[in-house]
Amino acid sequence: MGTKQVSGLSAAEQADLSRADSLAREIFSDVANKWAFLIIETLGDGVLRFSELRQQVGGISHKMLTQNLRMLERNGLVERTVYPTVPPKVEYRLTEPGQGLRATVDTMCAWTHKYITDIESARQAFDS
Amino acid sequence: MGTKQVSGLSAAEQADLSRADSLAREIFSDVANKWAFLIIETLGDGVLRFSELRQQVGGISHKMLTQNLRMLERNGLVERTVYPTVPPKVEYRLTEPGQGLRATVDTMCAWTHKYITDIESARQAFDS
DNA sequence: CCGTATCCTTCATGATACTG
DNA sequence: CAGTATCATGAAGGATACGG
Repeated sequence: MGTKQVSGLSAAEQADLSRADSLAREIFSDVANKWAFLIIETLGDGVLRFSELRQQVGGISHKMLTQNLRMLERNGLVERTVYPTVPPKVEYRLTEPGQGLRATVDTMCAWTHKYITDIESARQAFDS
Repeated sequence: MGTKQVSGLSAAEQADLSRADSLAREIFSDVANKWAFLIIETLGDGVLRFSELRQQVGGISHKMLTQNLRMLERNGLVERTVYPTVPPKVEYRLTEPGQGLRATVDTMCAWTHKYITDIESARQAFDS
């Protein structure tokens, strides 16, 4: 994903590359954040209501959850279903692209688990 | 990584779990951010100086790069080598845990590539 | 129950300048 | 060249209240 020059391509192809690259960067900016990852991990392959999600993610404010869900919905990673009942009921689930990203988040969780003690000692060493 | 209760464990084990959990969350907060990912991806399996890194990441300020490198170093993901020459020369490379995380970032890059058109059209649909 | 809007506070970020 | 410190500004985030 660097902005390196690639030879053997026409100017138009170069332009396409950098357009795709800047879009990719935008997606990174959106998605590569703590709350998005935690939401995706929490949703898993299940279906959760707003309040359930908020409770299970833990430590996220009403506002942050709304913002991140809108962002994920906008990128087509989360599907939002509204039941026009009283009181309202809204369900969230991952779409197929969302599930794809979930696989990535899963590998990061596994990575965390694998290296958590290394990281902890690296921190202690650094902080002294 | 949720904060769910797990039965069949002693209080001490529960405490260990939640300690590990909160540490894992801290690591997530540190590492799951745009700049960290871009830096890790840019470093790859190579060795780069501060200024090279800054140039190749692109669009990152001096300060942000320093901050993120310190954070990554603190977590033991990046190794920093200082050559006491004049002018100074500092090289950065990924450690083994850092390489492990790089694998995750790579899968995210692949994911972005795979779904980039879906995401783009989802956005256009949403924004109208 | 869920979403949005508002206000207010805190933090993150960029620009700049200075040091080793 | 690389790092740190300072300052100023804008954005992020929390609390609250109201509307559908």
